[in-house]
Amino acid sequence: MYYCHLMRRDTNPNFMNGVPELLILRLLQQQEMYGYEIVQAIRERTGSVVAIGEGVGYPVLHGMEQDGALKSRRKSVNGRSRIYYSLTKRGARRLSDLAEDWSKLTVAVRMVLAGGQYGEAIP
Amino acid sequence: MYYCHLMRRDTNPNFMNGVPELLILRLLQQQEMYGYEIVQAIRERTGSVVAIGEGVGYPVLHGMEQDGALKSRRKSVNGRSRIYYSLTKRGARRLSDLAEDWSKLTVAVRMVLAGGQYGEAIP
DNA sequence: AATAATACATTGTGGTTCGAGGTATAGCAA
DNA sequence: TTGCTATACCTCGAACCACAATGTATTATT
Repeated sequence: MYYCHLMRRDTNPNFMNGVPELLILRLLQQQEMYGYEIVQAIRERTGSVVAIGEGVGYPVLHGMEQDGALKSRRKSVNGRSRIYYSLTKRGARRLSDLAEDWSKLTVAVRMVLAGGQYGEAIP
Repeated sequence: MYYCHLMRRDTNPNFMNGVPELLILRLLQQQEMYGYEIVQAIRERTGSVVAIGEGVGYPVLHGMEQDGALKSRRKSVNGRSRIYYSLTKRGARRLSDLAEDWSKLTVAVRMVLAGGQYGEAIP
């Protein structure tokens, strides 16, 4: 088996830790969705800047359901079996926590990138 | 050996992948610094929102030096031996790449959080 | 009949953060 | 002296997570 170590990872930038979970929670807050749909929605809404694969999406969904952040129900549409997910109260709480963490982090990073100190006015 | 599995990770939010590298590169672009100083500077400038440990900082510095993004020189100050790092041309390139990735990602995430589509006007 | 799109899923790998240690010097206070 | 704190370097193992590759099966299209 040969691996190409020079192959560029032209998929997602290296800052993706936690981002799939955050985005999925946000989408499910707006409406009930199923896994395959979620993955595509993220690709579309971010202009392919964020393009998570199904190998990322499904484990995240399963994990969040096990944590009680999501609940699911089977539904047959056009003879296709889909698993629709929606937020629980705990999931909503998780979303607001993550969104706040994300917000704080981006402010903090922007400050360093701008060369200022946290708390200063944004130029 | 006992591990406390209930201990909360109240340090950094879960979005830290790649952030240490980005911040370190940016600080070193402004001025020559040494490892211990960098770790503290990040803590201060981000108001402890980002608080990377030395166990993160040093490996990142070593890795970037091996990649040719940083160069180092020893310096004795007050009888203390410090290793000062500064950016190479490759490091500057790496910084601008990462900064652009970060920028794109934050825009994309903000779009999903706001419920819009990439490319729409920001409300 | 063959291919693409839909829809679910698992597995192995690699990279990265993180905490917990370890070493050593300098400065200060009890 | 003794101890403590701050400085300054470092390593290691565990845990986590995104990612690609791969697999299965059904429906729609060509």
